[in-house]
Amino acid sequence: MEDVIDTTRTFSIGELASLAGVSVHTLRWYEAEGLFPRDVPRTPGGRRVYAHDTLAWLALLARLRESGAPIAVLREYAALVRAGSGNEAERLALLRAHERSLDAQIETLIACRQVISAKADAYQEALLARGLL
Amino acid sequence: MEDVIDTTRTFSIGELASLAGVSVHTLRWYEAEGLFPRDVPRTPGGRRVYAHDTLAWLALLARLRESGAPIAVLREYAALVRAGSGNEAERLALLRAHERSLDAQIETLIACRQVISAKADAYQEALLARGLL
DNA sequence: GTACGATCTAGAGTGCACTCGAGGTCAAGG
DNA sequence: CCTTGACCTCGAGTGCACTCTAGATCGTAC
Repeated sequence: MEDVIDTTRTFSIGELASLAGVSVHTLRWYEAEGLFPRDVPRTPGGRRVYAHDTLAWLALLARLRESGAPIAVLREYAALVRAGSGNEAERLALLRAHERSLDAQIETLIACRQVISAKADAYQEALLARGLL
Repeated sequence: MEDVIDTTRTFSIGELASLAGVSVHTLRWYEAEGLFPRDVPRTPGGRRVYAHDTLAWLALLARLRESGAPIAVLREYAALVRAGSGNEAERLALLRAHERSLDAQIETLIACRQVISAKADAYQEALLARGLL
């Protein structure tokens, strides 16, 4: 088995968009918002050329977004990575803070689930009792 | 111990807002959006008078909102309740559907948490190894 | 050399869920 | 009475995160 991942492979914006599951508009907008850890290089003609690892970066951003991190937090994290090594403690703090926010969200959802399930259970039992289910 | 809840108690919009933890603007807007299960009665002077159980209704709406239900779903549920008894099966279906959405959200968040924790752990170990923590 | 699909920029538009403001009315205290 | 604070309606404004448009350019394939 050899390494099947070609780390020198680059992507056009269209390829990256379809691989990452976002629109090309979104990629350009993310760039304008400072969400990339380094400047996106261009061809002589001006087209964007994305490095292979951009895909992993976008996957991380997607996880952060999915879990409720606002764009400002992504920007902050990108800025830390862009600034280079030496700020790992800050990156860690940011990630841990989001981890705690995630824990809070999960607890909230579990509490909501309990209330809603209880309500549903009540309807279900009433329907069963009346032979309507 | 006697019943300490006065179910005949009514609320002004300001009272209800502070008890329910929303703004008076939001209560009026919810009403305009059809999120109440019955028309809100008014004083001769035109002020809204909320029944005691409106508080419980708002608590349920809050849980639905917190767990990502769009206003359209709240409106749909309110419409079913407004329509009176006979559609309990539909109410049940709506609640169960939201319950499933909630389960999906919780799973998504748990997956995100894993990715973010792993990333944080990597930073933490690197910092520890360099004696910076 | 030309067709055509992907890409470029700048900026406007969208959807959601509020949130606020203007201008006026109501009602309890003094 | 009169003041004052809570309330009324209607409509405009806000913040977020995209999403789309217009009009131009690039680059590969005939």
